[in-house]
Amino acid sequence: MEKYFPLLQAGPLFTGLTADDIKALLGCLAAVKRRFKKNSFVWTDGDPATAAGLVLSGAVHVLKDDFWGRRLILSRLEPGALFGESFLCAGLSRLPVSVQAALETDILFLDCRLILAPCRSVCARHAAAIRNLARMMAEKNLFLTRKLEQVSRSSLREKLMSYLSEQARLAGSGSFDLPFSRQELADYLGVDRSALSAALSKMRAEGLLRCRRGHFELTGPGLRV
Amino acid sequence: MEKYFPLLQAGPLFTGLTADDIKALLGCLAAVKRRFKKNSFVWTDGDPATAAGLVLSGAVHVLKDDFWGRRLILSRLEPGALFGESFLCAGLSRLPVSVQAALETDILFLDCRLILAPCRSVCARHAAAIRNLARMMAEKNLFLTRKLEQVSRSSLREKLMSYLSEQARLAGSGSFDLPFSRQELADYLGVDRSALSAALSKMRAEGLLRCRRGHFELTGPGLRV
DNA sequence: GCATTTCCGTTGCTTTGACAACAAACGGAG
DNA sequence: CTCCGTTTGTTGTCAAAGCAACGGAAATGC
Repeated sequence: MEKYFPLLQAGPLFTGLTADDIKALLGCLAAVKRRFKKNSFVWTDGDPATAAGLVLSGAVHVLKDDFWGRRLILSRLEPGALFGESFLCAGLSRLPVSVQAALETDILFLDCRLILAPCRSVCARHAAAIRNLARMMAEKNLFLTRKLEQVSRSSLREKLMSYLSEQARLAGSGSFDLPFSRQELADYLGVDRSALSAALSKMRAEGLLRCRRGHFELTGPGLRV
Repeated sequence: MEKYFPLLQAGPLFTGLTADDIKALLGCLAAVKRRFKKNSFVWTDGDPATAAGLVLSGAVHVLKDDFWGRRLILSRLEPGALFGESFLCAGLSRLPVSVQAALETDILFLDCRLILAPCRSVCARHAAAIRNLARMMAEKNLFLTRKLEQVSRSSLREKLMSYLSEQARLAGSGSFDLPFSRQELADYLGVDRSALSAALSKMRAEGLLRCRRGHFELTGPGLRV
């Protein structure tokens, strides 16, 4: 477990805490580590909500399937990210989403309700953890608000362009790799896969970008960083 | 100001606190009350982020316009609700949305960053307020997640039906009143107004519902509560 | 190195819904 | 009551995108 301490200290949940603090907190939060194979489910929609998960390595997709089998990927979480904390803090008894490992993934489960519980001891640590947790939820809120704007408004092409621009911005370059397959990207944007492929082809024909599999290079004006 | 204490105590931000606690906290949080006329803007997209707002009376719409003038209503907030806290807690310097008064509205502005700041005094009050704030952000997260699911996936008709079902569930009855005009409802669901009207007419013709202006009665199977 | 499976692009068909323009109904002010 | 601005419903057109089916390319497994 200790080998993850640098990651934890660098990650958003434990910033400002020493290794000793983290050790103590992990005990308080009933932390358990588990490994998941690629494509295995960490949670399934409807499972009882008993813990939040912190991604230690690999990546997961938070998703929801409807009963026609159409899949919506709400977000992809990389190491350091936390999931499920909102459901727990809001007092839900059952999870409203599924979580699937996109790669071989290590998850640290913690009962973050205990962060919010009135602290009986080690007040200073708890106080820092609470602030960190609140900030993480605030940032997740921002993410959801942005995605909601994108998804509710734009046509397929606009969704795609705003997503790609965002990725370029994050990568700091017009050349970057996506973590999604075409099908996953379509599920993430809430569009049809073949329509997505067609839109990409069209944009390629217009000289806006080059792409091959997961590698993209934005070349058009306005898409540059 | 005192006349609002019952509302504040009942609302989610100050639950579990006494009137004296609230009084002290309001001082700490640099609280200021302002009144807004119907349709006036509380905030405009791009304003500096300096405070969060608590709806005391009336209602507001959190919205975003794109430069074609298409409007997206992200949420409608009734008395007791808080807005802008996520932007503040996440450290944004400028607001990414506008907020408009849907009615004559009283807003209490507070700098909720001070809730998260390491408490120098009155620790017990701060601790309760932090927990309340965290829970509110968690619940807002849930709301955004649900709306994201609805909006990203469904056709206009599915969006409408899931929205109406939700409203019926909240009202505890198949008969309820919507706070939105048709145009506002269209902006909230991210669809065209005339297409929305057409969908309503079709559902009416199929006997799924009756509606007149803002009053709705769901009669179809599966839409009952 | 071959076979199988998954992934991706393409095409044609069909439905949906955005958009615009208009008409009817409503509500408030005078 | 009448006038007028606003809201809502209706219709028609057209582009966008969902859907299904297919074929080739790439990746994976044996």
